[in-house]
Amino acid sequence: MKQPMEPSFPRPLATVDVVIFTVLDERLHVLLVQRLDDADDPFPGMWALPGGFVDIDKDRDLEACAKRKLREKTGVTSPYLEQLGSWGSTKRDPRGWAATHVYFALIPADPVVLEKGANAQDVRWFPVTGKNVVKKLAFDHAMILDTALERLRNKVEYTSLPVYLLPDEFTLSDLQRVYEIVLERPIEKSAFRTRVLSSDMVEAVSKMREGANRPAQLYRLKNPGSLVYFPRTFKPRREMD
Amino acid sequence: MKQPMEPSFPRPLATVDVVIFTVLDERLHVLLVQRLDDADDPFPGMWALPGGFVDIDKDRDLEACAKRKLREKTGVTSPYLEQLGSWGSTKRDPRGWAATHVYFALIPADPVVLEKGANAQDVRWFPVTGKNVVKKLAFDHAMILDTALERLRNKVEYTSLPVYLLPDEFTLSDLQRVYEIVLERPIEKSAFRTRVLSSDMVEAVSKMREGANRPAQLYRLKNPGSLVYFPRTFKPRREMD
DNA sequence: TTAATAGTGTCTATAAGACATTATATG
DNA sequence: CATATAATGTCTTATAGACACTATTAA
Repeated sequence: MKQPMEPSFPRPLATVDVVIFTVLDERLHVLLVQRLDDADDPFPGMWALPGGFVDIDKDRDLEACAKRKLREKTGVTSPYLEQLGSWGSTKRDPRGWAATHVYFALIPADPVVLEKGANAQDVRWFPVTGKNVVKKLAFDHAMILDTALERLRNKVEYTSLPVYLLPDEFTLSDLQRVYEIVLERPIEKSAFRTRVLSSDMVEAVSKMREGANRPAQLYRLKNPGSLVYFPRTFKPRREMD
Repeated sequence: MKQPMEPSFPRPLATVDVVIFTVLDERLHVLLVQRLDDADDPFPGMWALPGGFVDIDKDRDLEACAKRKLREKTGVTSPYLEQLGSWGSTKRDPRGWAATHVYFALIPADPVVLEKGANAQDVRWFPVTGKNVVKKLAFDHAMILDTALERLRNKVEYTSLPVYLLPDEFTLSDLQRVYEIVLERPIEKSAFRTRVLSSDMVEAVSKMREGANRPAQLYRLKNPGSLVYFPRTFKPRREMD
């Protein structure tokens, strides 16, 4: 009954994948990488979430591994990053029993310059709108992307998550816009502003956003990296599994 | 740059651990297993979360592995089970780079008969009250247990989770009691009943709980296995990381 | 001036919080 | 009857939803 731990004891493959979201052209996008067109690799030529094997020499822990993948593809070093979950089974990878640890990251689109991956893999932003998400992905990545979207949309209902899709300084209208883009429905303006301001999550900076209209107050996060939980969801959620 | 995948490529150890909660004597308890007093094993004699290596022959996937661990210790076959997360680093296991996939389970105390593990390991329920949790556990299990408690208490504020700590049939007072035990604070009765009944999560069975007082209506879940999300938390939560 | 977006105010609806009251069993 | 717990009712409070209205800039 006792599990052996000799070097020969078969261990599952261990990978880390990252679901990276940003807002581009008024739409939510996810970063995908095209797999090598190499018959030795599983799913050659297909699009997949950025990720790969845990490197037990390079990676101190799983989160460091996720940050490395993110940095390698986008150059971003301090994203909002949280764990989404892990998936492991005998069937999800043709090379054998494999488990992936999945993280999900939110980054502002602005400073990102996509880096071609190792062996010049193609890297691209794909829009995700409604249920209309890229459906054919390598491995079980389509299912994982769905789970990430569900988590994102759920959490956006009652937290300050979407600020991490914006640059450091933003107006309340910017922020409301991101909520609406992620949730794909309009949000009531005055309720939104009351919620954000009374939560004490932001502070005004002494600058205004100028334009061909009334200038808008710029704000920044009071506690960068933190999440604020609002006392209610925008619209009541109902039964789930 | 390309990661090798020859059999010799070093893979992290892969384990699954389960945080199993129940309510016993009006207090929340967690199941722990004493590690073997064998100098070959890490953390000999210490208490730990039940778990162990993924068996790539026995376990179809991670959840099946978690269910197997639960069944082996408690005999319970259909618990409430959800994934808590995964932790992997170079330091958490003296045997080398190791990643654990952690699940968390809620079971009613009633039908459980604890099974001594392989090699007659001791298995016991430990009370968890406030921050007063068993602190010295093997590996990083104390930290994992804290995370599980945090997730449980958080989720109890706005979901129907605690029903899974009760038998199939229960009264509203039973249910309120479990909420109070997990949250360690009293809940207002009429608000609680309105919330539960208007959520449509339970249905009355044609039986009453008799006692030396007014009989109480017995209820059961309408959709066993499902979770109901309430539109508000009981008490507004505030900032977190 | 107009167009455009920022920001505020008013009224209603919903569900929680506090707390009192009524209901129904046993002994 | 007393006691214990179940179940309901009333009034207040907090915040979202709908929608109207005012404010401030550039052109």
